[in-house]
Amino acid sequence: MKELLQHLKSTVAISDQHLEVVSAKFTEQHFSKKEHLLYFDHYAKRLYFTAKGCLRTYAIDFNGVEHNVSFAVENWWSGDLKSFLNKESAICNIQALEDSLVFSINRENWDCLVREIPAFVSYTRILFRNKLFAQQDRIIQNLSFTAKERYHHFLQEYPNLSQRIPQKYIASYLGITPEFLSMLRSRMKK
Amino acid sequence: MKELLQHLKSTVAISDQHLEVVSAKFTEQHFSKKEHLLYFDHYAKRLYFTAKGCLRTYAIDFNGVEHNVSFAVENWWSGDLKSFLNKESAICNIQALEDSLVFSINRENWDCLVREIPAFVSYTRILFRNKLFAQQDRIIQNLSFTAKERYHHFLQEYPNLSQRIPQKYIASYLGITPEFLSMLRSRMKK
DNA sequence: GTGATTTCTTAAACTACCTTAAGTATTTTC
DNA sequence: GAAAATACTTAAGGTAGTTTAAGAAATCAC
Repeated sequence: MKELLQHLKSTVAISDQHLEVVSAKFTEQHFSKKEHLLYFDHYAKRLYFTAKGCLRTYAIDFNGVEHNVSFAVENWWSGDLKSFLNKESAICNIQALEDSLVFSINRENWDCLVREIPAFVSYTRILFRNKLFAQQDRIIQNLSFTAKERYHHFLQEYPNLSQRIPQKYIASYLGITPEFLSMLRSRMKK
Repeated sequence: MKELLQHLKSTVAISDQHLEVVSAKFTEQHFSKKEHLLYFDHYAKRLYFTAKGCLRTYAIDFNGVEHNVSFAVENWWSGDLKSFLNKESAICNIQALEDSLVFSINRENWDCLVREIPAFVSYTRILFRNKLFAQQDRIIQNLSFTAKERYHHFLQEYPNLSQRIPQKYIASYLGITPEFLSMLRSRMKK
């Protein structure tokens, strides 16, 4: 569990005792490549912290087309927050893109930490805020930029991700077809 | 200030004494149509609660094109959160689309309420969370839907907004040109 | 209330991106 | 290590949405 505790410590001030309490509330889970952690329309019973590996979160539209919403490599969180916090059915699916080690927490334990560990509340507030800011940026970028510009921006912002993730998922994240991304890339080389 | 206090009361449980404390920290401001509340690149010194009127929040891209990020009518908040909370320079502009009455708060008073009024913290947490959920939905919609579908969804979700806001701003919010929105509308009638 | 400004509409030419399809490269499976 | 499945590329034809431009309608300013 050291990756998660390390991430907590690097984000907020927290005592070793409290770290132990946190640690006890999480479950270590292994997922094989292509395995699903969450299915659309089910309840999101857990949130996931990726210690090793890579996850993708995606939605499926009315035509059955998948749209990648986000990726999570080491030290990133995944989960359908709205489903988890409001106990609604999920709009997203989560799938492992590599064999992955994650630490997950259920709602009961989450509420317990929120009640008992002020530093955990601070931690989640920072996480949620950063997510809010990142989403705001992404909305503005989607309105402002062409596909080519969005791809360049993605490469700059997540240089390591583009090595690990199949191109077709990156295309989906950018809102374009894999064929068009492939063409953009071949045009970039010239 | 009754609109703001009413909104607080309808969102969280809060005592009348605490409501008075909150009330004292906000400033009533009037803005004329077309007046700016915040300019890009300045610090967002205040957040704004719209009591009467309508505001738009927009970003300007490298080509000088404006992109509407959000609208705020009665009982909605506006502000560049990242700039306000992190004391960075703003990436958004905010402008009144009608003569508007807003209640605004600066960072100092905000911090004071966060320190002293637990119900205010709950209130802001709910606001931020709802914003997070709404942004997530919007990102998925932008990936999944065509312009026509996004327009229909906008009409359904904000039926009153479409009456008040010039079409060109709605087009910008949807990520299309006003000319194309006009064409979509004329095709819809047939 | 009239002129000036802004917003909306229409339409033709254009471009970014999609669809389909077929071929190649890569990875997975046993 | 060969067969099968998956991922990537290329290219032709198609469509959604843009650009430009001009006119009509609505709103603003005095």
